[in-house]
Amino acid sequence: MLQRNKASRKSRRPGDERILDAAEQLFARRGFYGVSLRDITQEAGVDVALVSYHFGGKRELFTAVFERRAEVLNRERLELLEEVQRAALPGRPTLEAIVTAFTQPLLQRSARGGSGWKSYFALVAYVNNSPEFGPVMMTRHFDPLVDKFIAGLRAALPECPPREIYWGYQFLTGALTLTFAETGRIDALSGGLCRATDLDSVHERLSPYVAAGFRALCERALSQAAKPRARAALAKRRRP
Amino acid sequence: MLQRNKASRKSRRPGDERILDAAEQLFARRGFYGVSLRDITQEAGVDVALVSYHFGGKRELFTAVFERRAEVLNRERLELLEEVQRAALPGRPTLEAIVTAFTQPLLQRSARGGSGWKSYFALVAYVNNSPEFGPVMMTRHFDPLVDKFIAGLRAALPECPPREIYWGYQFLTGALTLTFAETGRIDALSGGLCRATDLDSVHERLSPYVAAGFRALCERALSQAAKPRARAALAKRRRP
DNA sequence: GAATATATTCAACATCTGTTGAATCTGTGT
DNA sequence: ACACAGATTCAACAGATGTTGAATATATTC
Repeated sequence: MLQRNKASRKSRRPGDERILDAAEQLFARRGFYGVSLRDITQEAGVDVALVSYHFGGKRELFTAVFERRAEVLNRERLELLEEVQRAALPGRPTLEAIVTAFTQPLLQRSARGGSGWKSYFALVAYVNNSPEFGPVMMTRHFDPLVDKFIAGLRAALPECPPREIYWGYQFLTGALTLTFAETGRIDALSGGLCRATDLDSVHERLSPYVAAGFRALCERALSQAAKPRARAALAKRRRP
Repeated sequence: MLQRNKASRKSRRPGDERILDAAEQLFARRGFYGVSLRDITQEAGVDVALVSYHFGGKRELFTAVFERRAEVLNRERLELLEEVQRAALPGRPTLEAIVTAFTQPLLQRSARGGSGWKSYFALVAYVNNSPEFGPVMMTRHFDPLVDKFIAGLRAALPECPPREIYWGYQFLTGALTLTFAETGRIDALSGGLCRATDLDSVHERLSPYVAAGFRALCERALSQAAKPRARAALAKRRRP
């Protein structure tokens, strides 16, 4: 065979990893259907057929990309959560501490983990908001960990009805994933005052924001619950 | 020609509107690239060529779908904002009132506006989180109105630095659009305690949540700003 | 160093994609 | 009834898509 054009290859990493890297970047930008296998393999400097060989097909490649970093993240976040809980003994960690343990590893890696991590979180934003992929993939890969965080949130707000915790958590992930998408819309809107890529600013602000939100939900629910009881008590007093 | 199969047509609406309806539904579910023109025209009971005839192409159809309801929404939301501001005269409306004016028309229509509106908001969720479409389409069609809401938020929190308002707004839209995506993940996570389709629950909770979040951001910024001044004052006292 | 297993490329496939131009249908005004 | 314009269908196109099987290169084992 003629001399292989090694310059066209992106690095000396094995082909399957180069495919994962390229797929991660492109899926994050244009979603599952917006990218062809030829786009991916061309970016990776590799033949199209390698995808089927290594992963079985496009769909399997997509989930492989999603899984690769999920496991790393879950380990790291679980450790951080447990550390926060240990450090607060014999008491309970604050709401802010738990929210920070949840978000900090993500924001940290997106900001300083390299371009692969940045793409990965944009992909998570895509998946989380997708009616097609969201329920299956997020649930499968993140819910075991999320359950532990929910438990931590409930412990930090013991008097709060669980329903409020779940809604508060959904609002949190919504805010977080839009941040990861880094669409740059806040840049235009604020006239350059805020930058979507400035994840340090997000890190400072997100946990106060959602901690205050959780407390407001909790108070609202308790005052709502108190009113009917007050009315019932009034009715009881009146009747006999 | 043989008898036309009228039963296959979805309604008596003209072809271009049937195409818009079908496209809305399918784009919302699978994004721009996940849907072919044949998917759309088959769902609409219409020939493929009609898309080019009426809209010019797939991309133009996509923006037509996006624009159709955006104008209706913007009018309605602007009226509501102005009404809220008028009702509060001679004072300022509360933070909660402004946030509600922002979210209520959306949640209201998504919950009770019919399946078209429901699809539309899922599409907005897709666009808002898309690095490709988000900056262009959201900015073009919604930013004039959003600027007015931002102004209202600033008036409701006069001592708050503008930067905090923009971040708070971004967290708000993130929470809101994930809600619109209705992926059903919260159903699984909460074991059925919360339902993604229960937008009344969201409506009750979202404005207390984000209003508390805005106030927390504001307080944080003010206390951050106070500290360096205190330190500077201390240093000045020490030096002479 | 031959044998063998793994990794990668090549060429081709059937199918699907968006778009286009000509043909046909449908309704409206005269 | 006719002409005419707008709406809709038909048929076909060139190119892209995911996948596959055979051929070749590279690495590992004996």
